Amino acid sequence: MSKGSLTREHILGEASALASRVGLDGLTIGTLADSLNMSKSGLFAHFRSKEALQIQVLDHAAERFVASVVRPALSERRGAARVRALFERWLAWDAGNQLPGGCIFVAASAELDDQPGPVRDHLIRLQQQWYDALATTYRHGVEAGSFRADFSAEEFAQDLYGIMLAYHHRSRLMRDPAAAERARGAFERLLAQVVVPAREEAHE
Amino acid sequence: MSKGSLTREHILGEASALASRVGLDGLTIGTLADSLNMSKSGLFAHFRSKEALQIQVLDHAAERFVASVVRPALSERRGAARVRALFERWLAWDAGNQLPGGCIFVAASAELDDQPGPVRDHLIRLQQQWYDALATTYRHGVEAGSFRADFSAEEFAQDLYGIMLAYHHRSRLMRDPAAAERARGAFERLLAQVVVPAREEAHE
DNA sequence: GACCGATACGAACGTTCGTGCTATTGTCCG
DNA sequence: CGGACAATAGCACGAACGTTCGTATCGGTC
Repeated sequence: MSKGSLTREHILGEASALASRVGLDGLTIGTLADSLNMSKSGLFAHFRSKEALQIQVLDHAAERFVASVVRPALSERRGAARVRALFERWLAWDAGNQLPGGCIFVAASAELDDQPGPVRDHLIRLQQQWYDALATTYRHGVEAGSFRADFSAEEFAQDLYGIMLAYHHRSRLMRDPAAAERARGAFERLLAQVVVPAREEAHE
Repeated sequence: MSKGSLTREHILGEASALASRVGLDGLTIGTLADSLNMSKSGLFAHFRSKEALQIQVLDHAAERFVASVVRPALSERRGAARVRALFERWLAWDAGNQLPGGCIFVAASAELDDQPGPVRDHLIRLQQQWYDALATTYRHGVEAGSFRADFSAEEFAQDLYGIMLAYHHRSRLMRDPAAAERARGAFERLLAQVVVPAREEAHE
């Protein structure tokens, strides 16, 4: 990998950390350059526009997300185990120290939801992929016989997302130490509603 | 009411509408003044600092929220009816046209969750009040015999908040027209988990 | 009719924003 | 060892930021 690509990666790492705290718009080329001991123009040359930087920050974070949340969970068996792995890694991602401001997609979603443009379009695409992945995971659980077929996969995905968002809110903003435990409780109750009862499972 | 207070109200109305779209930080004195056909300095004199403006915007929105969501729901009977009223009015508040960018507290929460200062402190206070109000509403339902006593009121509040946040996300950012119906479904399932079974209710 | 506080204005402050140029440094291949 | 090209820095730009200042226009009080 060339030197340029290396520093670009380095920049994107710091940029996503910064953006998780101050938002994609609050992320500023000047402060980003300072915190990397680079010149504004030297950094800027890598992206040629702030918009391009923002989009690449999103992509960078998405790759990290897939690598540390999605991919590891795929090695679990379909059904409750895989969903539980997804959920726990999702929690850890939000609370992790890579992104000091918590999940950057939560911040970006609230920030961009009414500001049309390429960045918003890109975010929507990434978020829809994740939402679809959640729904697909549920459907695979149905195929495996562990989840009820008479429950909407999209409903499941939206509910799961809500548990996560509420955790983020109570934990990040309100600094409520009980947020994680409540989120786990909500998750287990959601799971209990969608897993097929044990006796019916035995029939198949 | 003096003329000054009148224009101040007028300013805060426009300011909260603007902030719901671009955030409390994206809210700019220049553009706010322009959209009100005022001069920057004339507007600024009402608040003497941007921080003061932001805090007053939050208070202004909180008053509206109490008036259009909380207060009307208090006329419903304790228990499921009141909670349902709260939820439905909450949904309507987020989708309403007063705040074109959706609930300003959702936006501000994600924006300020890692930016210490008086504005964040103020937001936390307001959000905690709302969270406590939700928990209290649940406890009143328990006292009235409609809700289970062996369920945490805080858990209920966090879950409800999650349903709302997921609705906001899918509806605002993703423009998913099915978001509201899914949110109602999630709400009814949550309710079904916490209301005391009919036969036990009859016993008391 | 003179004074006054409240309200609003235009102009300007210093700073930071994103974005161009131009030059200099560094790296790698022949 | 030298020449090509990628990578970074220096500097400047116009615009926008929050904020301050001096001033003009009021309605109301002595």
